[in-house]
Amino acid sequence: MRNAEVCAIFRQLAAIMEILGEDPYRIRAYQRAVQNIENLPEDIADIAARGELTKIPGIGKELARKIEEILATGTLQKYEELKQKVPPGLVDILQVPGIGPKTAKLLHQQLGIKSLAELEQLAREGKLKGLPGIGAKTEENIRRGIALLRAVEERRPLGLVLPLARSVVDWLRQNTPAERVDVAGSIRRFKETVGDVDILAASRRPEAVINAFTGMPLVAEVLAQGPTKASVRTGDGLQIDLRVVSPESYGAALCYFTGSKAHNIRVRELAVRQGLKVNEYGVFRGEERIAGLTEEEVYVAVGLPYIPPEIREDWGEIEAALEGRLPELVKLSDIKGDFHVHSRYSDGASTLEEIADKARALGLQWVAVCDHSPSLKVAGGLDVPTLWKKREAVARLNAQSSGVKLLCGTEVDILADGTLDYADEVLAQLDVVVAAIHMGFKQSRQAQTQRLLAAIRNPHVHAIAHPTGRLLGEREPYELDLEQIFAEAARTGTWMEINAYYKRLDLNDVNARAAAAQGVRFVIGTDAHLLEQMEFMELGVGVARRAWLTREQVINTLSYDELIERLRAKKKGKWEG
DNA sequence: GCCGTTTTCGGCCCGACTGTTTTCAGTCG
Repeated sequence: MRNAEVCAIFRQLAAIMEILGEDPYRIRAYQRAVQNIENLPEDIADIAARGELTKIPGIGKELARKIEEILATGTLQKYEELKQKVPPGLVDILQVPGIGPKTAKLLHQQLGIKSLAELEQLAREGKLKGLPGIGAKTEENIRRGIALLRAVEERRPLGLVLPLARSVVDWLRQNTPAERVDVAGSIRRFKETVGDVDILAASRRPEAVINAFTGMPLVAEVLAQGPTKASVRTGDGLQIDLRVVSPESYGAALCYFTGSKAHNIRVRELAVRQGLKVNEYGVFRGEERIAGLTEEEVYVAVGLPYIPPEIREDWGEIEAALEGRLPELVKLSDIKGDFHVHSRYSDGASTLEEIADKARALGLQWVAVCDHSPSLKVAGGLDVPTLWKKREAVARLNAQSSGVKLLCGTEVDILADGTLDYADEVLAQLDVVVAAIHMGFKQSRQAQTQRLLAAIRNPHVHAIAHPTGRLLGEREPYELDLEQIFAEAARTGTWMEINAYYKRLDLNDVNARAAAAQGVRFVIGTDAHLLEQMEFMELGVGVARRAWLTREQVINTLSYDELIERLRAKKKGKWEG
């Protein structure tokens, strides 16, 4: 994939153009191109080879030419030229909160600052204040901004932030005169990582809500506070923004504050063309507010059906909505089972009984208990005799209980040569087989792809667990030809897992969408090793929704009886997906 | 630089908060 290469150059180029003070609309064109290219599920080189670059939204004749130049030469003439005009380190200081292109240019021209390090030194020495528009406070903010940049520059996994965000919402509901409070921003869109927490409230007494918010016990620092808007930071450095609007504007504000920014811009452009104006207070024709109470109202007013938050990314949802072909997304309440849970038989903490009880509490009908295979010694992989004991225990439990059904499964290791860690005769006697790579991450792209293809072709394998192996913030995905993998999975009717464990979310949204486009079907597994981790199912559903999946594409929506039928069909080689 | 059932030229989303300003530019989301 050379998409990242193209994006890196366009992104740098846009930053340089900002500092040089070039046409902001031209700059936005580059930034929009980056956003669209970043989320392409396929290699931009392939699209270029087909001559279809201008089919990408935001890519016209000129940008298509520039992309081709980058693909051919590895760089861009225009970029090389503009790079000469701006010191390379100067672009970095745009990352400091509070410093934009104007300030960066000023700092460079007045003080000769060329890098983040130089900025940090002069800020510490107190040499910034006195510049036009920069006083003692701005200087202090820059000092702290740099420190912050160093400390918490990474986004955090959604699964870690979501509970905190919900607890803040609950606190505001209980302790302020807010009529409504909701999480908005990227969390509401279920984006896999979170930069900051955005919360929206409706109230007739906004200042009371704001004051209570900035006085919450977990607030370590108030970053900004106005009558309707405030930002705070928690002790561990997480930023939380709150915006308060009046109740009649709540729907419009929810749209505005949920984003994505790119989606909002598209909606507003659509409104402008109809002589309307959309802001966080409503949809307006002239002075008259024609919508705003609910999100549905806002979308209808601009001529769109309601668009679910998870797909508000400007990844084609506006076009789909206009053409009446938005998918009916799979919902958490559609989910009838968990496809991947570990028990005490391997490295899980829970007994089969406890897993069944937890599943019942979650409203599930079935759970596939998939423990590790012998090669994964660190995780207590089961030898075959133990596997048979587990199978008997599962059968006993199912016979006793009329409620939740357990399936005896395995997460069998795909060995370095692509063979599986149990013999086919063993796999044939299990209810569920998910296969996964847990070692040998560093193989070549071709070898790794062949390894996974071999597992996909084994008729006993129902699904591939965490197909790319990435761990958020910890490990990059393996080198893989995903296009080939998805094509083979579709051909053989092998399902791809959306692993819902908060650090994995693998497949991710973009890859799952690409797989779906090839006809692949999916299982969602929490990979829970503790009972409470079975609650990660909603993260997996979030990924599925972001990938535009419907319930028909997700195996977890099948009842126990339907599932058993599908599993058997797969083993008989009836590859019907 | 992109884009078009009001346009192939002339538009391009919109408002809050901060700091330094004495009416607003810069930044952010």
